[in-house]
Amino acid sequence: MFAAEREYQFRPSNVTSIAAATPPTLASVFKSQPIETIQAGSALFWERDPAKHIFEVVEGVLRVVRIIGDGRRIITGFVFPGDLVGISMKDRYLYGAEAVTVTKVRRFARSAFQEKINQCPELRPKLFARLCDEMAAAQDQMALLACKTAEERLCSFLLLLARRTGAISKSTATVDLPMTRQDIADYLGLTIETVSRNMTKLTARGMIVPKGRHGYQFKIDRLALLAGDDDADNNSYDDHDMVVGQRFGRP
Amino acid sequence: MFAAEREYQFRPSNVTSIAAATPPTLASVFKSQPIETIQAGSALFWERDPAKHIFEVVEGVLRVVRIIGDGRRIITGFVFPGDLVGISMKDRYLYGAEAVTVTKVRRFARSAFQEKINQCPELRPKLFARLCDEMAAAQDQMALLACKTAEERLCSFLLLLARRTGAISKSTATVDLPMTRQDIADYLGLTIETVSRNMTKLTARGMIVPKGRHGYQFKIDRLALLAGDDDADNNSYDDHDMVVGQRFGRP
DNA sequence: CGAGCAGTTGAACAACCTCAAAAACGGTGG
DNA sequence: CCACCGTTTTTGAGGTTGTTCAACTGCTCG
Repeated sequence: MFAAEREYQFRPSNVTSIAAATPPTLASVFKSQPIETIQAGSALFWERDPAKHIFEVVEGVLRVVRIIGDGRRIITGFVFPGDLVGISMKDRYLYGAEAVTVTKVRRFARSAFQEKINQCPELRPKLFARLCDEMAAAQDQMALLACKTAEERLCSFLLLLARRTGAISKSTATVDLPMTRQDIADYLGLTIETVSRNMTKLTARGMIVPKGRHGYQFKIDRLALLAGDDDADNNSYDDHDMVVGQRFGRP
Repeated sequence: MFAAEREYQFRPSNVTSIAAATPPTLASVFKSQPIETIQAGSALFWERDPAKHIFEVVEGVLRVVRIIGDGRRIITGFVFPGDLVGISMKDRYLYGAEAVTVTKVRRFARSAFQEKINQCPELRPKLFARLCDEMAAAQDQMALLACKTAEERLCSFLLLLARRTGAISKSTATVDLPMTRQDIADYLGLTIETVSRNMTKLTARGMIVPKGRHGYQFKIDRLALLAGDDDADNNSYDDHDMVVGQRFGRP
């Protein structure tokens, strides 16, 4: 849900004495909490459950699920390690969170979390930035759902995965698709058949190359061309405090 | 963009009676700023402009616009009086804001706004709540775009307008549609023709009744039935810092 | 080996889109 | 007040993309 704070991953080793020299990060709030394991397919919480906790994903992938009316399902996002899920001001969750793979999380009571945020002024802009990142992602997704063709949606999705979880070496990305076709379809506003057909088509055209059971490999810029939003920096890494200029012509 | 703070208007008296003298609201931050007028059709700011200011809409309607790739346009939201627009942590706006009608706004420098927020601890949860509300709205919109039929989208849209701007008297709402069909189409991920046809169809069925130039009248619950998300409370007002225990089943 | 499930493929169909033209509106200037 | 023009909206006919329904493949796990 919330964009990972990549910049904090390589935090200098520093032992947690009480709020003293520790550079406070959102992750550090959860640091002391025990790790819980969620089996693949089971839910961390359901839509409309009382929103008592906030979770940090340590490992694995969650899907964020909403059901409307007559059982139609939509996945509004996937949650990756480093992300938080369950943040809200309502007293009930607006969505469910289910494990796509076996997932490890840390739990924090919402009230305690709020207190923590209020106590540490350094934390607030970070939380705020995450909300803004998530908002930006939601707008991207709206653009995808409102405008893009099935093929463009799939390419956008693969690029998203590459950015969030993929192994990238010199403009070639290798991604794993742990979620089912149904999950992908519900995320992209398509049917499983359309997802399947377009994956086949992309493979046939050599735009993506299957690697192993659920893996694919592709050239980032070639797929970016097919993703629709050829806007300058939309496909590059976020310009939060980095400026990455990797952008050539063609191979 | 940000949902109006309805919840604070009718706050029950038993809750937090902290600041007696000045109840600080987000609106009060802008109170002292001069009012600027934007002509219909012109922009308050453009996508990718340096994000120097935050605006409060006092009167009128703005549309929030994004352009992807080859000129496809999407409207991610409309901004009504009481809402804020332009909030972000990036240094450039992720979207443009254009006046649908003549619009009056108050402007506030982003840096000054941030400072204000940091100074007033009462303001922070309110800003936070707005972000969360907006996030919830974005998720609703994703569900709409991913799942709903053209007719359902239009009904949802009319209900949204009724909630935000409409005159409601005993289950009958009267709304004004100041935006063009093109705006509606770009908001709902449809074409103007589809919008037009479905409006005609709804009118023919007597589900909505034209009132004046751009106005329509309808029974809220009848339209809610057609809006797709027949979820219990989706169309009701939000239960912000109230704990409503409406939930039987069994614990 | 067979049951069960996820994924693929095919053919017919529907919803929505595209293109085109007509109609309604709103402003402007006689 | 009316005639004119540009714009927005409506209406129509035909085309496309993605859906639906159905059969088939292949994998995993008893």
